[in-house]
Amino acid sequence: MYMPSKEYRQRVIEELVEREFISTQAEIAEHLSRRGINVTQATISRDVNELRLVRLPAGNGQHRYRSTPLAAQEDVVGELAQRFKLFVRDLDRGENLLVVTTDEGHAAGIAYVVDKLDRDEIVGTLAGQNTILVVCRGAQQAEALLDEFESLLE
Amino acid sequence: MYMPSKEYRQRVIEELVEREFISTQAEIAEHLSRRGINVTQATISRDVNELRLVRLPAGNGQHRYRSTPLAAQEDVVGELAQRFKLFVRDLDRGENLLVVTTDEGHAAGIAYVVDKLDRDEIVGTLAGQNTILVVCRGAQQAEALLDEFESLLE
DNA sequence: CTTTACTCGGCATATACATGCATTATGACC
DNA sequence: GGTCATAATGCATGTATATGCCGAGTAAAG
Repeated sequence: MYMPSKEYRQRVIEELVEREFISTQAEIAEHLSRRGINVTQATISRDVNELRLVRLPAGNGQHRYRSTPLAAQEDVVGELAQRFKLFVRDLDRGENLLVVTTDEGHAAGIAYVVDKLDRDEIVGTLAGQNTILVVCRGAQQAEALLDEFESLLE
Repeated sequence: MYMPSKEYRQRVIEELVEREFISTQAEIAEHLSRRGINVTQATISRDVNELRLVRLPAGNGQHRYRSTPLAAQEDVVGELAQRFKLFVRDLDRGENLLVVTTDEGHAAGIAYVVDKLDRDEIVGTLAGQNTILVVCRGAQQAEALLDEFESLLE
């Protein structure tokens, strides 16, 4: 069965949201199907995530999907995820401290990108050879951050 | 019962989403409640809409609420809504044409903001004294636009 | 002090989006 | 071709967001 590539579909979606006023993923599916691309809302949800489209409220209860220039600014996160997967061996927490264990010699590199996140809940980082100490404002913030970091490793 | 003003709450929310990594409205509610502001998710949904915050996908299944600089760009919509409410008397459609009836003398003003929308599905506008003809690419687009405009009048 | 009009917010629910799991397609290698 | 590993997708459902309706609060008008 013929199936246009995912890449092509995503390009069409990007174009669509800029050309038309689209407010739900179901609508996107509808437009696509008019163009002969038949996928379900589930797939579009995944596309929207990958394309990092946002659903911008108009302030009056209406919404419009838009591509976002914010994406660039956020790429620190992508970078972090990449390096985490490559070099991070372990994560732990004690109170308001996160302990990140990395491959030998990589602590400084990872700490660098963590710093770049510029998160307000992070007070600072301290890197040795293969260990980073991430100091958070509080235990609560540390726990949230731990969750977040863990999800990067999956 | 003491209840911090809506305005104050919304300022706190804006600050919150920039300081912390927040991915659901429930989380916002939680943070607020720690600060003594107790409201339900429903209220936050309304706030998010009014503040025009977006839920930006990180590309890996995570989301973060952000305030958006897109808002400024989009303010044309707000302007349009305002003028529509004040000056538009009637909306109609024939095929690919939208007919907007305004208060006497206001057609040009309204047409101006419609033009500024810079929508691809609008070919152009033609304004008389109290009537604007909005020429759309097709009947389908015209219908969608009619719906959209109608919702501005509510 | 009423009445009226309006704003705000909760509750319940509708709508919309995300996702675990199973299935099928794709491609690399033998 | 057959086998394996990986990626893509649908289905069903879980989670998250939006909203209709109603009641409470407030202010202006009478």
